[in-house]
Amino acid sequence: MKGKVSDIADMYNAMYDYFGHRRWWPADTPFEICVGALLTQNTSWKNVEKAIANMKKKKVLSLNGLLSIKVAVLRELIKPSGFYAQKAERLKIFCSFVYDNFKSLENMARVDTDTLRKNLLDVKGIGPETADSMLLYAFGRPVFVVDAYTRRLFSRHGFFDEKTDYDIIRMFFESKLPATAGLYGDYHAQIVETGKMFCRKKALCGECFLNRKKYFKNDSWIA
DNA sequence: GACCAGGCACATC
DNA sequence: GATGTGCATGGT
Repeated sequence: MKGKVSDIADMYNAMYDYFGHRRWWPADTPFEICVGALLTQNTSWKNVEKAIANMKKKKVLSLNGLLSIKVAVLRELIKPSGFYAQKAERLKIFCSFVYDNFKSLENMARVDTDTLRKNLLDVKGIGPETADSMLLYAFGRPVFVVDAYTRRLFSRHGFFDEKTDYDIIRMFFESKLPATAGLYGDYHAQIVETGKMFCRKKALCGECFLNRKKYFKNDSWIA
């Protein structure tokens, strides 16, 4: 696990300079963020937007709405987001979890972060990235979200191996940054923007602005 | 037509 | 514990 404190800060500054503040997560309500977090699993956000638009059009994008809707109907609404049978079930399971344990998302928001994270990870269909996306963006908790782009981008720059354990990477960032949800949220957003543009699975990194000598030198980031 | 997208659960070794 | 596979639509 390589990298100085300033490395991580410089990475963020370089991306922020390039993209500006990203104002994530795009959604009207915390519940919509939770739904989006489930739908975007291994799926492009463009396709998720279509599914969300369908749910809004039918006025079912709420806890009670999704609790009431028939699974077969829900499947059709979220079809554009892919894996629709599986995701319809996961949405139903998530809503039941919220209702059975807290009655509402507002009540759920009163639970402390560690407990809430453990609870979410026990829900079928919610893994570490989905849980942390909800914690950070829907509940405003300072939890760093690690996704495929984070692994790819930072491993390609030598910070850690691409298949390093999720929580090790999460704690790597959390230990080097002030525990602020606003910063974590924008940092993750910057990573995704950079990833989409310059860090796709097979893409070479030659075009990436992060490779400019101004930022990168002798295998480590310069201040 | 191949490859990929803001993962996760489950089977198998 | 590591590795492989199914899930599925839509954009490049």
